[in-house]
Amino acid sequence: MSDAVSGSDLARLAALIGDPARANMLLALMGGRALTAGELAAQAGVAAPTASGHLARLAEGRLVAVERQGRHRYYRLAGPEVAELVHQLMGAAALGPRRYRPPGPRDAALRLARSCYDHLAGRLALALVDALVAQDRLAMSAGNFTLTGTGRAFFETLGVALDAAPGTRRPLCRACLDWSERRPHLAGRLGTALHHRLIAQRWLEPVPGSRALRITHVGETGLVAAFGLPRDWRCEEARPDAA
Amino acid sequence: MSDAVSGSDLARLAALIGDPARANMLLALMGGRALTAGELAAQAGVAAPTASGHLARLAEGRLVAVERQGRHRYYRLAGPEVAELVHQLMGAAALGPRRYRPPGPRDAALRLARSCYDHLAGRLALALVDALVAQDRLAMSAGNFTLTGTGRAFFETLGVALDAAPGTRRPLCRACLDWSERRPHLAGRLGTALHHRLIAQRWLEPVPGSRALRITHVGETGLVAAFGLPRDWRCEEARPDAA
DNA sequence: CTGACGCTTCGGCTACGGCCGAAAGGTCGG
DNA sequence: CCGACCTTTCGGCCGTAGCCGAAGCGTCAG
Repeated sequence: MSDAVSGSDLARLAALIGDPARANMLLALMGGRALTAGELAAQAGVAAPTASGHLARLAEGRLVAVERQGRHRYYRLAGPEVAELVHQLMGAAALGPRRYRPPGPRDAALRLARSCYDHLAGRLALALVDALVAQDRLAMSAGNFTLTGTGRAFFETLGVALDAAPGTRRPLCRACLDWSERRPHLAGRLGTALHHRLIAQRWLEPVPGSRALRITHVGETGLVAAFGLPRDWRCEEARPDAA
Repeated sequence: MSDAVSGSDLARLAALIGDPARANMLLALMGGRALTAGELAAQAGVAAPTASGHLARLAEGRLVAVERQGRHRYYRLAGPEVAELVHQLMGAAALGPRRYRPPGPRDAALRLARSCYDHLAGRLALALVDALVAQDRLAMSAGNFTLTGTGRAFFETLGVALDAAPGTRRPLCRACLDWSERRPHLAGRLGTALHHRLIAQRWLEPVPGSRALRITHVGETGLVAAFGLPRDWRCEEARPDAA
């Protein structure tokens, strides 16, 4: 009551996400790219009219934004807050009822490197974090990352923009739990800027129709050289049982 | 899909929260205290059998935990993760469709000081944060708090336990948006420890049947002295239009 | 101008989920 | 040991929301 948000407000928002078709659409949009209504209908496994209704409701609830382009309508997540929200829900969903699906050799490319709305995820993201921490460019403490002084200089020479637009509440560093690897990787403004930079200089390139990111040939060597990745960074995590 | 969480998992969780009766129950439990099934039924505005069904589903979804005590059954949130999740949803719900209810003179006690699951909220929480930042015991940067060296010493002399149980992922400091005041206050392990400490030494005491916290007489002077609160900390935020 | 295509609106069907009253466990008090 | 109380289970009612086919707009291509 005295709180600005009532139970029915909370319920309305959660119910909006709480339909399988809509949830699948949001998940599909978590790749960060805008998709057409048709693509989203296919992703959600429903007919076009059904999808249209769902998308209208998502737009009315400000979870997605729409942009007309010719005879297509491109839908995308309304902003980073929405991506974060969905992400947190996914984390909680993975924890709750024991549904820890073992890694599973589903799509190796996705597990290696993918975009998570606006930043990197997958083993590459974890290897980068590990290397940054090892070289004291990033500090990891109690579930949060912080950028060190040397780290700041490092990213600036790399051409990664660090300054926030004035009035930005979004933190520079955020830890984002990697579902496939179960360890935190780097999100926040720095995560976004790094993601953009690596794509802009074509070390990574998006794979059409997927959230996976391909590591280009120059990227291969560039990443290892610039970040000091270990030679075996592509391997699965060192597992105690593998000894 | 290759991610550990599928759309239907996400939907199942969100739909669980997405019912008005269940949402109201979760909200009522955000105070941090365990409530009986009957109390929750009243809070949600449904009959006992209906509430029982909802609670069973919440428990099965691991959002609440139940504890039998005589002929009562006490329900509480399953953990800090759940509180955080609900909190984030409330933040998003407040933002989305413009439903910014002006502060409203609803319950002055709640706006002054209340518990937010396991930490403090309300004007007191904000005044504490402001004072801690002003005295360089807490640093605020880009939406996150960090504890300074002097701050660490300060809290230790205050008797606030800072060390984490081994293997804890929960961050020491987290910013938690205060709905009634629209500014971040202190959550995380430090927020919890501070909350406990202030209640343990009876500077604050819970108001039965409410999330409000009463400031005791010794607390009144103790808080101002220990934290260096300004004399007018109880006043509403300095508003530009008040000049 | 006309046909193809993408998307939305409309109308009707169906089913799932919330709701309650009645009755059945348990648990405590006299 | 019996009655009062809290909670859950059961059974049936009802409304809402999801779903699709058909038809209606807008846009692009030839």
